[in-house]
Amino acid sequence: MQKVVEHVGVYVNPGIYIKDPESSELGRRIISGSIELMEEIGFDAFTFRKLAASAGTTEASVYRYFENKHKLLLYLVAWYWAWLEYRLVFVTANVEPAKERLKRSVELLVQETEQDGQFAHINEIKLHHIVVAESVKVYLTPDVDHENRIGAFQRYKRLVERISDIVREVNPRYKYPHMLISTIVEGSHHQRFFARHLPGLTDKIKGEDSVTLFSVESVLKCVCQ
Amino acid sequence: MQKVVEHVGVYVNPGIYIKDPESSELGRRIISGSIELMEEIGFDAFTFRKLAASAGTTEASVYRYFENKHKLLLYLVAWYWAWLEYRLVFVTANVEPAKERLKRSVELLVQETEQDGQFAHINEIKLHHIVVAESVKVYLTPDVDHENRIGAFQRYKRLVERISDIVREVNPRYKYPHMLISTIVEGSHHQRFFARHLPGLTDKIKGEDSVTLFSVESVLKCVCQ
Amino acid sequence: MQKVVEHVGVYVNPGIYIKDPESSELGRRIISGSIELMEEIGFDAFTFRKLAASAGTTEASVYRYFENKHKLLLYLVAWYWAWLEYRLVFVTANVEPAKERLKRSVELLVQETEQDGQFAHINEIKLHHIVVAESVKVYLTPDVDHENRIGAFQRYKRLVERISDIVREVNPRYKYPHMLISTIVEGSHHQRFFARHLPGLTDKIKGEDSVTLFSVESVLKCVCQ
Amino acid sequence: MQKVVEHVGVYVNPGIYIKDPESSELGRRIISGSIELMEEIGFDAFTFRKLAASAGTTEASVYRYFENKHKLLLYLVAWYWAWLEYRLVFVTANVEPAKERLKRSVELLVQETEQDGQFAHINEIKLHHIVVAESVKVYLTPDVDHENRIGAFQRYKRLVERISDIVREVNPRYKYPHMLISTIVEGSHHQRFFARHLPGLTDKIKGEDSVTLFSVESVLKCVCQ
DNA sequence: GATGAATGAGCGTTCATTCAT
DNA sequence: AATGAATGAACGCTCATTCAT
Repeated sequence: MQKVVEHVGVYVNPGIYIKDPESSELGRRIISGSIELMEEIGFDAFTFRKLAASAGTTEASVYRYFENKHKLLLYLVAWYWAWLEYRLVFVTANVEPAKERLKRSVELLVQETEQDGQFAHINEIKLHHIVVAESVKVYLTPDVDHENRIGAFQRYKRLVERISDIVREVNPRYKYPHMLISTIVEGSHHQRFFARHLPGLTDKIKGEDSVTLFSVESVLKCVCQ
Repeated sequence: MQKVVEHVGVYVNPGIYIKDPESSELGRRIISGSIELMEEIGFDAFTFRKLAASAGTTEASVYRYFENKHKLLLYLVAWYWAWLEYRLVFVTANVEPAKERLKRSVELLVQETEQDGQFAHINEIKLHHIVVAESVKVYLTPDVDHENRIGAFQRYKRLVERISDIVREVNPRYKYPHMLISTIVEGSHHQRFFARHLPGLTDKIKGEDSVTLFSVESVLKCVCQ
Repeated sequence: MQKVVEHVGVYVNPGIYIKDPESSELGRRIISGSIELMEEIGFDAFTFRKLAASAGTTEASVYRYFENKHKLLLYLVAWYWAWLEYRLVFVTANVEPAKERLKRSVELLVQETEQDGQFAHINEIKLHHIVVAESVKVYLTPDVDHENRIGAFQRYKRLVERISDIVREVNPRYKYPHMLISTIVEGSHHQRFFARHLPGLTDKIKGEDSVTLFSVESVLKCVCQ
Repeated sequence: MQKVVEHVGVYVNPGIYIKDPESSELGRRIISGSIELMEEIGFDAFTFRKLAASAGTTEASVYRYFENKHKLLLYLVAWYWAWLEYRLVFVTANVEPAKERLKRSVELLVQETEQDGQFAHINEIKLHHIVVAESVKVYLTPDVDHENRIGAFQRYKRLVERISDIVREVNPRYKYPHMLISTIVEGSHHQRFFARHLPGLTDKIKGEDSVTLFSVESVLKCVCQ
């Protein structure tokens, strides 16, 4: 059992970074500084110069850890997927039937993020904001194909795969499990963003969370015909 | 009848540009040049300097039309929504019942784009690629709220509103029409992109288009319970 | 008598402008707009683009009147000297003895400026601010010598000359009349500026104006030994 | 005694620069290059690009030392005041009576500048030309008040203060010591400039220096009634 | 004579990155 | 391993100016 958990431990593909930021005090400061700063000013205005200033280090030192700011975003997002998968494994462990596991998985994807005390240098709530607002920029790039080849999106794909497996267990004849799950993920990001900034593109219902289209019932309806 | 069509003519909110690019030969060259260049190198690498070179003009002249490259992307995307709405009106005019109108609307949102001979300086296929790959960058910005206030997303919101009206006609009790339509729009972009670059996040079925999750039948199933 | 007055009429050397701004409604609007704008943002930030916008015309039209913004400043300052000389002639006409004429002259140079109703398109108070803050920029230039040759500083030099004549009448043996008068002029500008912005460089005495060093008595003391 | 000298060492307020140009070889090259170039082409035509070229470095490197060209001029002028004060302290040390100290101070303010071998990277003669022709631009700016607050004119004010103290020692009842000294300073600049470029505004007497109005005798006459 | 459109040139700034310590 | 200093390259933008109408 422990092995499985370890297997999904919250770590990211080594190809993304030059030196593992978890391996040093400075590295962790770079990560927590990045989350603070990027959440505040957005990815486009974010630069290594500003990061260095806010993390109390130098540009040159940041370059020891990440090749460029894109790779750093890649890292943050990958960490987020790894963390989600990690929680997914716990939340679905030993749960039967598959329908219940699917229910819990979808809830996890769609729910508001809460602070997780385990990772002192990471503010998960701000990280979630970054994921909502910036994660698409991670693949909407001329270099997607290359970055895909070096495993940059592995954690995202594995998470989708894992839940797709549950979908197929619930209904082996359902034809679009990956499409469904990735749509839930991306869709819930968009709808959260719309609810906050472009309410005309969503439906805000008093007392309901902003991503109800992707509620468990709706999803089960899709999967089970 | 003519009036309605005029009302949805393919024009964009004047707040987006400084000088209407449709109003001059150079303006149209800037637009067609932008589409060519941005499709090729992506929005992030796109600069006014490169645009000027490729459109055979100068940066200063481009600045007569658009304040910055973000506003120019805003224009392209708004033009696309205006064009979609324009076609929507034609395709649904005089069609009954509402279910059939909804069917045609969803098909329009989801289908592959074809060249439209009416607008000589616009390559709609390349423009669609830009919309798929870059349109989210138009609102995933620290300035969304401000740009929303100046009407930058008006055309998108109006298109969603128009189809939501049809949804409500089909089923007045359906609670999430806007969310459904904006999810179809954004989701079909993502799935198209995934199909091309990250197939692990979608389900490619031989002979089917890549956005079948949003097929007419699925959508009708959602709307009609 | 009338002739003398005409001779010192408030006009500036034609070499400074391309087309006389007094000769047209637009020309006068350019002048009054310049005074407003330059007083507000300062000469360095002042551009023909901003002037055109604020005067409701175009850059190209401004170029019909002035070669560049430096020539325009030259014009404003020359107009100011012409206006001062004009008033000097009136204030000293038929006054005896020379000592009294000198007294009145110095008072004119040093006193606070008041609005003069005669020139509708010119706000003399704001123009005086411009002269205080910007007039030295008119000659502290690599092109002084050239501009001097085309008569750009004629009005200033003539004013100084005219008062120097009075000084020499008072005391024919006084060796530095021009130096004295130009020092009074420039010095009163500086002291006015210091009183407002750098009080540590001047002596602000309650109830006295800020340029008392150049008071009539001090000056007479200099001239009469 | 040594302490006093140290106290007036030739250094400028750190708020003016980003990195102290005296602290590196490149910094000193930037200063000497600035003096050469600015003396030649004037402050207005002076740009960081041209400076970088002439100093054999890059614009980016210059920006490590100074925020902009205005701050660089501020530095040069402040350095000049610091240097003057430094020499003033030497020239007046242990001199009695106060009248003699005032005499020597005024001579220092007014005399032609000579090369000082102590500061290898600074050509004091050219720097003096810059001070004569450009120093007023340092405060004739919309930002005077702000720059005054950050201490940009501290060195100038302190020099004036120091000599004003001597004036008051000579005659405690004299009311305008600061005004007198700042007028001598600015006036001698102007008269030097006029003598070279606008002789009609000064009095050039064979064998006399161009700033005789501010000669020791004249000044003493002012101070001692 | 006045205006609208277009342009050539260059400035100020910042970024990403490298080198030496 | 981390840092400080320096740099090459480019971007965004504006200015002064000209041309055609």
